[in-house]
Amino acid sequence: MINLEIAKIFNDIARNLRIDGVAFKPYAYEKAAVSLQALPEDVKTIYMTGGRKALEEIPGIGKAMSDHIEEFVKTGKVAFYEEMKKKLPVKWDELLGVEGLGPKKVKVLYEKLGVKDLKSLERVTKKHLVADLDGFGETTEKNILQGIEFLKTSHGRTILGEALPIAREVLVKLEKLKEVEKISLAGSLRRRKETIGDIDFLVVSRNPKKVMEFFVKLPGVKKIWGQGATKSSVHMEQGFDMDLRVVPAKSYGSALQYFTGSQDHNIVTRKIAIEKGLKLSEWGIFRGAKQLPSKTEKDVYKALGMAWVPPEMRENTGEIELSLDDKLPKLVELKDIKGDLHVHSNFGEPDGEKDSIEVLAKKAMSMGYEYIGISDHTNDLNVEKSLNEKELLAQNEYIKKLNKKFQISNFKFQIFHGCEANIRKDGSIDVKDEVLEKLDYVIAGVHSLLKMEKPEMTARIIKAMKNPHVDIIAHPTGRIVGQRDEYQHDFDAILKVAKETGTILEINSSSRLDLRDLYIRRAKNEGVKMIINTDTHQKEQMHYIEYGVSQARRGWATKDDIINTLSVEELLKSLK
DNA sequence: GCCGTTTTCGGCCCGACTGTTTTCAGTCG
Repeated sequence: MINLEIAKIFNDIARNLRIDGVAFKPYAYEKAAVSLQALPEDVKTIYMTGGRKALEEIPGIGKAMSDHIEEFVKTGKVAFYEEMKKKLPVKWDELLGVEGLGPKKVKVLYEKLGVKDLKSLERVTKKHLVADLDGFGETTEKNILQGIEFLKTSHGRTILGEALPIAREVLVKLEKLKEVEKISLAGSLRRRKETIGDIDFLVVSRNPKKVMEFFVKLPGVKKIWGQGATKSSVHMEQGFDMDLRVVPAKSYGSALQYFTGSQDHNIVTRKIAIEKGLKLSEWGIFRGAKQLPSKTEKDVYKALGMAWVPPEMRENTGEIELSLDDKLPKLVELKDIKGDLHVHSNFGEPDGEKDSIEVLAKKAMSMGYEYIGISDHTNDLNVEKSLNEKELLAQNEYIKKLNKKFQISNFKFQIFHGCEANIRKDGSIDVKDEVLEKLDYVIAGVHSLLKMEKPEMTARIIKAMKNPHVDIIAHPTGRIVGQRDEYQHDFDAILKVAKETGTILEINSSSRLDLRDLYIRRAKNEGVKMIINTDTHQKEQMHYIEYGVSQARRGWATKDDIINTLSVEELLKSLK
C-alpha cells in the first residue's frame, strides 16, 4: 500500500528532524503519517483523480507534504528523505529495538564510533568505548549490552495466541491477592493486536508495594528492569516483557484508557480534552485542579463527549469521529458465533493426531454451537492426509448417518459436510464437480505455488471464486503472522468478484489471522460477507475462534458481516 | 509544517523514570 510506504517515510523524516533539534516540524510529519495510515483510499488514486488540491484536503497534508507525495507517486522516491538517509545511514529498526536506545543516542554512536547496526553496536560496547561518550556512562553501557542480550533471546513480538493465555494465567494469580481490588489487561493485548510487544496489567490497590513484590517473583521472571513507586517491568524467560502499574481507584478509568492506548488514539483524546478546557492524563480527567469522575472508561469518554470505544478499535483510524457522533458500529461478539465450518477430522486416518467427527461435534455442542462443518483436505495436498473423491463420498454417507442419530436423540445440532479443496495453479479445483455438488459447502484455498506473480495469483483466486460450487475462500491472502508474508494479489479485484459471485471470505483464527484487520474493513465496506473459522486440527483449537472474533472486531465487523452468526437455515441460504 | 466558531500567528499530548546531571535530556508508552 502506497499510503503505508509514504507514512513510513514521513515518520522517518520526523525522527531525523527531531534528532537535529528541529521543533514542531517532526510533529507535523507524524501527524501526516497517521492521517495517511487512516486513509481508506489510495493516495495515488486521490492524486491522479484530484491532483494536488485533493491531496491538500487530507488532514495534516499541506503544501510541503503534498510535494513529497506527488514526488513519490511520480518517481517512487522523496529526494529530501534520500538526502537524510545518506547523512545517517544506520539500521534504525535494529538499533531502536535495544531498550534504552533512542534516536539521539543512536546518532552519537554513529558519529563518534561508526555504529550502524546491532553487530557494530555490540562490538564497541564490549570494547567499553561507549561509557566515555558525552551523555553516556558506565550504567548506560551495561544497559545497552543487556539490551542486546535480551534481543538475542527474545523472539521479537509475541503472537496474540501465545500471549493471551499466558497473560490470563498471571491475571488469575494477581486477582487472588487480597491487596488487588481491581485488575485488567491493558496495552496492545487488550486491543487484541495480532502481535504483542509486552503484556500490560493495570491494578487498583491501596498497597502497590505488596502487589509489585508478588509480581516480580512470579515464575518465569528472568530480570527486573524497571521499578518505580507504582510501576514495575520484568523480562520473562519466554522472551517478552510484562509491565504492571498500580493506580488508585479514582483514577482507574483514565488509567485504563491511557494504558490501553493506542498512543495515536490517546493523543487525539487528549486534544479533545484540551478543546473542552479539560486535561486528560492517566491520573484522571481534570477541569483546572478539580478532578471529574474518572473511575471508569465510560466516565472519561463521556466527559469528552464521546461514546465508549471498544479497545479493538482504538487505533485512530476513524473511530474517534464515529464515537463523537455516537455512530460506532456494534461489533460482532464471541457469543454471536453459532458454529465453525473449517474443522479437520481424522476421517480416513483414525490413528492420526486429529479427532473423530463425533468428538469434534461434541466439542462444538459443549461450546454452545448449533452446527459444525467438517472440511478435510482433498486430493492434491501432500503435507497431511487428504481425501480423494471416493473417500469424500464415504465421509458424506457417514455424516448423514451421524446427523440422523442426533435427530433421533432430538438434539438441535447439525453437522455439515464440506471440504477444504485446493485451488490449482490455473484456478481449477482439485475435486470433481459431481462430488463437490454432493457436499453442503466447499471451502477452497491456495496451498501451493505461493510465489506467483500478482496478476497470475489474482486470476487464480478469481477463477476459483467463479466456480459455482466454491462457497468460501480459506485464508485468502496466505500470510502467517510472524512467519510468512501474504502472497502477491490484488485484493480490490478479489473483493469485486467475491461480491459479484457471493463468495465468502474467511477470517482464519489460527496463527494465520487471515484476513487481517485492514482487509476485513475493506471487505465490510464493499459489502462482502465473511466467516470466522478456526482451521482446527485438534479439538482444543476450536477455542481459537476467540482470536478470529477479535480480529474481526479490529476490522470493525458487525454480526451482519459474519455468516456463522446465522442459524442453520439462514446459513444454508447464504451459501451458493 | 499545519491549522483555526476563542487564533492567519502562535501554538503543537502528557507524565514517569533513568542516568547523567548540579537542573535536565533522553527514552518510553
